[in-house]
Amino acid sequence: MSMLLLERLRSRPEEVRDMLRRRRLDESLVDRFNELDERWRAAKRRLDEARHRHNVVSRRVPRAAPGERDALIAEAKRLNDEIRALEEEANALERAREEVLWSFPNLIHDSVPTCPEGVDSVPVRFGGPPPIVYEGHLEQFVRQTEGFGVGHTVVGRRPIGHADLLENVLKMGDTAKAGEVAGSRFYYVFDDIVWLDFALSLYALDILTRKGFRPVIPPYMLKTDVIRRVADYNTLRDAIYRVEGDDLVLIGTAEHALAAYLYRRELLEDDLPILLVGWSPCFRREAGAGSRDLKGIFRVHVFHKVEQFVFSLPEDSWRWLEEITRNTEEIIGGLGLPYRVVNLCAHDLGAASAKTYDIEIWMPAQGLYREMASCSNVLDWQSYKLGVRVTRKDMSRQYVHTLNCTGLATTRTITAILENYQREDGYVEVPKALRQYLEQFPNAPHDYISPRNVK
RNA sequence: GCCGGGGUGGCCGAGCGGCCCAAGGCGCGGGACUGGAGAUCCCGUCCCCGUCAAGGGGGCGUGGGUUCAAAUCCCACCCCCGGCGCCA
Repeated sequence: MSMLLLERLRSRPEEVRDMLRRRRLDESLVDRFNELDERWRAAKRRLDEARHRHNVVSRRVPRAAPGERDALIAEAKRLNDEIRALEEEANALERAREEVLWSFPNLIHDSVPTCPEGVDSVPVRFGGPPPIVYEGHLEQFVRQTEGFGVGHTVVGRRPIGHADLLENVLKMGDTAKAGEVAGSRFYYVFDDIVWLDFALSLYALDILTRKGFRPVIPPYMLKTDVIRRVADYNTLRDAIYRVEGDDLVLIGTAEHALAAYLYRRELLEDDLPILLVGWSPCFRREAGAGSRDLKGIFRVHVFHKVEQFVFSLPEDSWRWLEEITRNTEEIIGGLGLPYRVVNLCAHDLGAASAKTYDIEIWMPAQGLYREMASCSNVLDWQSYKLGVRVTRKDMSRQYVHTLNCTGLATTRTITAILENYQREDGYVEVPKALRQYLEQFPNAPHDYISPRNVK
């Protein structure tokens, strides 16, 4: 829910209906809201009028003659009963109205495609080095790069999947034992993989702090009342871990904790933009993922991520979306990984997002571009619920816009490095950009990650 | 966890049952003055309903309660500061 949307609902409800249609959601939400909104406003007017009458009577009491006094108090008491009844009605309507309002997804930008069944995103551009394509994947590679003429290297041997490489060749991961003690989608990783994870975090933090982002480690848990303000809680419900005994949830992304940093804050125009780069573990139940990506560390319950977050002036947010997307491309491209940027279709957008670019890395063993980063303009959908406003130079107040963009999902990026940098002998080259973050540690990998049994 | 002190508008801060609907200051915006700036002066600056009108309602950490009337009294909870305890 956002202020922009509330205005649109009252002025041009047809556009909101159209937005819901594009998202493949129920359009009748608009009518339900408008009906409740009208009834609430009418009830509020009646309530305010009753309170006014009560105030008039009550204010006369101290100056009333003794004889008149009791009559006035009796009248005030009677009005109190009336007010109580009207309050109940107005409150119930307000709650219902609020609930419907909060269930609205964000508006959608004009540049977001509306797609036919089976299409979830539209490629925008390709970057990074030419992908390594196993000859058996050639056909699907062409399909995924159609119209862009992406240069590539065809190889006759199918690269080993990251999971197999990690556990059986490098012997630096153990998901079987993790499954036994914690459950599926958990992992133990060891040795060079640990160093790699830290190096990736430092690399991304280094680049982003140089661009003016302030590094931050946020709380890894949030109150449920707060998570409801920054996320589409109804949808995320099953994806979020709840903490037993406390009214807390584990964050699925630093985005939510970073957005909440300015909860109920009033800003001055000169305070913006506020650029944050968070590092945090992310906790996701992955309910509904079924048996997809069950092997390895691609889709897991706990992973690490560096996250860009921007609070901006409303008129600047679309420029910021491009900017932070470019930042992540620079990070991923700088690692020497082939990627593409896709524009998510309207029906695939998260409720909070008005437009999302995903950045997908080519995975040579799968023959697919897979999601590694996601960048969204949330407009005032979060800031409205959080109450993050800016007082403009002309003294008007607006809700700020928020944007988020993966800087680097380190755990998942490791899977991409393992597949893109592996050699036939099982060695995995360390991306050049990471070496300066590893060289000072004698036990960290420097040029290659060596199979455990070979070293 | 225990004891004590405290939470008021973007910020600081007065008020501690009705005398009018939160004083005053800072910051910010507009205007006057100025060749321009500064200083000074005037106006505005919490939220909601209402045609960004007239007008009305609500709001003083949160939620209850007492009262015709609560920022002001009572209860519970939350948060901050100080001391003690517990743990690392």
